[in-house]
Amino acid sequence: MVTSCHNCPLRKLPGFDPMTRKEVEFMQKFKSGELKVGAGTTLLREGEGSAQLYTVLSGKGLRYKTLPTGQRQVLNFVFPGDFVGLQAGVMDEMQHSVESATDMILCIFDRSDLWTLFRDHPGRAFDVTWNAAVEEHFLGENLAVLGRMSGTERVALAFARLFDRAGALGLIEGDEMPMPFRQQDLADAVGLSLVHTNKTIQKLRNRKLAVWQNSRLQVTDYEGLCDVAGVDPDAQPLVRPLI
Amino acid sequence: MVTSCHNCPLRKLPGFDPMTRKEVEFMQKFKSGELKVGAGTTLLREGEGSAQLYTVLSGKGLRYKTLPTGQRQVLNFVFPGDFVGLQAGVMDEMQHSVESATDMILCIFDRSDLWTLFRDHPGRAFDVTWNAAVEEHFLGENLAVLGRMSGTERVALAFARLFDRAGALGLIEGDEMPMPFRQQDLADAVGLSLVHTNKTIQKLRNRKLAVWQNSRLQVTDYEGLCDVAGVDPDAQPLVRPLI
DNA sequence: CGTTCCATTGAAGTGGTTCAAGTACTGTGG
DNA sequence: CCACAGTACTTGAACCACTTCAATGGAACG
Repeated sequence: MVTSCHNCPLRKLPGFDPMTRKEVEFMQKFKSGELKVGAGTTLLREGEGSAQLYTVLSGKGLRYKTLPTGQRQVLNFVFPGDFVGLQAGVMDEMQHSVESATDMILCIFDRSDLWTLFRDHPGRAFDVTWNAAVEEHFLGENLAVLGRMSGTERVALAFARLFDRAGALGLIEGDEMPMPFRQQDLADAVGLSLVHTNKTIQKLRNRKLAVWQNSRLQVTDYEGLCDVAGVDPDAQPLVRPLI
Repeated sequence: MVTSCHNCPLRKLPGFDPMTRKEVEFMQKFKSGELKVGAGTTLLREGEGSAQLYTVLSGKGLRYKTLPTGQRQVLNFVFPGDFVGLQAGVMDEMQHSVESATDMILCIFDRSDLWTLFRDHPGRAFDVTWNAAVEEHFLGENLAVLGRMSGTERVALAFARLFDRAGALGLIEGDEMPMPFRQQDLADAVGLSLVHTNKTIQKLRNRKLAVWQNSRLQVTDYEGLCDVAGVDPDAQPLVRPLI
C-alpha cells in the first residue's frame, strides 16, 4: 500500500510550504513508487550516480562524507520531508553518501523525470532550487559551528537543532524525541572524538539540560541549551518546500 | 562600457559548461547592468534581502557568517563566475554576507526576473539549481575539512583549492596567483586562530611547498601540498554552469 | 611623522585527542 | 538456557595541537 501524495501526512505540517491542488496532482504523477529500507542501509553512495531521487516519508538517516583517511564527517541528519539525491540529479554523481539510521520509507522519483519537472512545472522547479538553498544554509551554519564553537557549544546546539526539527514534524512526546543515532554519529557530525563527545553529553546531562538515553533525547531545558550554544531560543525555523 | 554576454570572457574558459547561442541571448536580456565596487564593500548582508542577484565578472571576495559572539566564519572565497545572492532570490533573505576583497565588477540580474527565467528557460533554471548543488558540494567538503583535518592539512588544502580555482580561470602566472586576502580571512575560513594560521603558513613555506607574500601566493610544489592535505593531486575540478 | 592595519614572534595555558580498559546490552548458536 | 561474540557506551590518564595574551616590526597613508 502506497501513500498517495494527496494524503501525504507531511504536507499538512507547519514548516512546509503549502502546495496547490495542481501541484499535488503533478507530484503524484512524478512519484514513481516507494522504497522501504531497513536501518543501516546505504541509499546513495559518494561518487556514484543514481537513477532515482527520494523524498523521505518516514524514518531518519544521515548524510556523510568519507575522507581519504577513512574518517567520516556527518554533514547533517536526514528527517522526514528531506529531499535526497539532488546532486546525482543535476551533477552526475553524489558528493556524499546517505544512509538510514532507522527503517525508512522514501518516495521515489525518476531522475529522468526531473527534466520534465523543470520544463513543465517551473513552480516546482523553483521549489527544488529553494530546497537546495535551504540545504546550503544549513551546511553554512554547521560550518560556522565547526569552525568557531567549542565542544560543549557544538553538542548543545546539535541537540537543540535536532529537537527543533523533531518539533516541526510533530515527533516530540512531552519533552522527549526519538534519537536513533549512535554517539559516534553525533561525534562525526560535530567534529569531536567519540570520547570527548561522550563526556560532553554527560556534562549537559549533569547541568540538567538534556538527557540522551535509550535512543531517546529528553530536552529538559531548551532555553538553557540554546543559552549554552549561544543562540536565540526564539528564532523561527525556516519554512521549506516539500518535494 | 558594459561587457555584453556575447563577449563574456568567462564563458570561454574551461571549467564552465558551454552555453547555446540562444541561452547567451537570453542572459543578455536577463542582465540588467553592471556593478563596480571597491575593495572592502559589503555586497549582501546576512539577514537582509536583495533586489538583485549577481554573477562575478572580475575581482575576488568572500562569503561569511557572523556569529552571535562576533566571531566570523568565512564560508568560501568568491571568484569570477560565481553566482551570489541566490538565497535572497529564492528564500527571502541572505543567510550569509558577501564582501569584496578587491575591486570587483558584477553582472546584475533583477530578482523579479528570476521567476521569468524559471518559467521561460527551464534549461537555465536547471543550471541555477546545478550551481546551487555545486555550492552545496563545496560547503560539504569544507565541513569535512573543519571537522576532521589538522591545522596543517587545512591550510595546505586551502592553498591547493585556491590555486585550482585560479588555474581554471587563467589567473596563474608562472607558479603564482594573486591572493588579495588577509591572513585573518584564511584563519576565519579554516577555523584556526590568526596566530596559528600564521605559524602554519610559515611551516608550509619552510617545507618549500607554498609561499604567500605581498598579496601573491606562489605554489612551488603542488603535489607536495596535496600530499600534506591528504588529497589526490590529479582530481579533476568540477565543471559548473555560468549564470 | 604619528596613526592604523597587518604580519610576526614568544610564552603560557587548555580543550581536545589518543590510548587502553572495562561495563552493559543484544542477539546467536550449541 | 547459557556461553560467547559483537556492538555501543563509559572511564581514566597522558599528551599535544591549538588558543590566548602580549608585544614588536614593518608598510601604507593622511
